[in-house]
Amino acid sequence: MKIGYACINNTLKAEGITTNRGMIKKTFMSKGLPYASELAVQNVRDLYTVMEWNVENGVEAFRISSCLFPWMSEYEITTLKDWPEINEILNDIGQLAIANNMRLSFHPGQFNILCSPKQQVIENTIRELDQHAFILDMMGLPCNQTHKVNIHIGGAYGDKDAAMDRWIENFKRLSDSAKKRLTIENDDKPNMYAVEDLAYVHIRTGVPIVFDFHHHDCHPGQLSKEDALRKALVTWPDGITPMTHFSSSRKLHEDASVKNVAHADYLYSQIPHTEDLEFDVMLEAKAKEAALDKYKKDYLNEVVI
DNA sequence: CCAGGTCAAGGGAGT
DNA sequence: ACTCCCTTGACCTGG
Repeated sequence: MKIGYACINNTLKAEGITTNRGMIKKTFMSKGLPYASELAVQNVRDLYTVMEWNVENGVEAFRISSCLFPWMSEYEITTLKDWPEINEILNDIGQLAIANNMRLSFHPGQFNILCSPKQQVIENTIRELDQHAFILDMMGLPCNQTHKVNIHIGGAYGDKDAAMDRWIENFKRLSDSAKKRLTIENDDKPNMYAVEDLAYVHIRTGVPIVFDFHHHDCHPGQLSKEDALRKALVTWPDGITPMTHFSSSRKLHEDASVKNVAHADYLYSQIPHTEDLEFDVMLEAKAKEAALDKYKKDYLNEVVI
């Protein structure tokens, strides 16, 4: 079981290492692509540093921030003035991941909705997902869900079946790379998509399901946790270890005043496992790499750094 | 120089 | 129809 953390390394952030540099619209409008390129190249350089830290610290899976290229839906990243350097570093990052057997992934945000009734939203989503997949391509990573681009289905619009059919139709328009890398995740809200819903999309598209334990607790649908987990795990192709998300409830363990869906800083229980099915885990905890270390100390009896 | 108001994008829930 | 929330950090301005 590989275990990883998401997007931000707080240890390095304290030293000014960040992969999140961005800008508001007004700044993008005035400074344009040259400035976007400057931010992107700094982000990519720092991502390499984070990757070195990950290797040194035995991190087995890492989610890359979707803010790596600011405003990337507005341009082709190959046209940035710093593209030659960026391209080289992206390739180095991929080599580091491959050499160390580390899984990389993206989790594009809430605005990526393939089932939207609005055409413009679909166009934006396709562009954004293709771009994410392209970055992984430029890293030289194998074109499958080992290095995935994970999203939610999106809205339900009062008719999940119709929405899923739209999702399936629009999925066909993605780039070959995006199609091969895409995964779908169960939602935490009662009227949204549980594993049993996603299973329909999987059957029609082959897209594997990322099982989020915490989301299942918030919105289990009709399946028990073990049944839902198993149903998700078997959607993954032979030879690719399924990925899952695991986190603890902030409300239950750290702050009773917040909503149940909020993530805790750390993990307060051990990741469940099955007798027969293997899977990897992306931890979603606000303390990031510190939460991963603590998890290993608390539950894996490993001595960490 | 820094604190805090504000920020591209969608959708759902509550009023 | 409208506001707030999700979830979150970082940008950027005004004091």
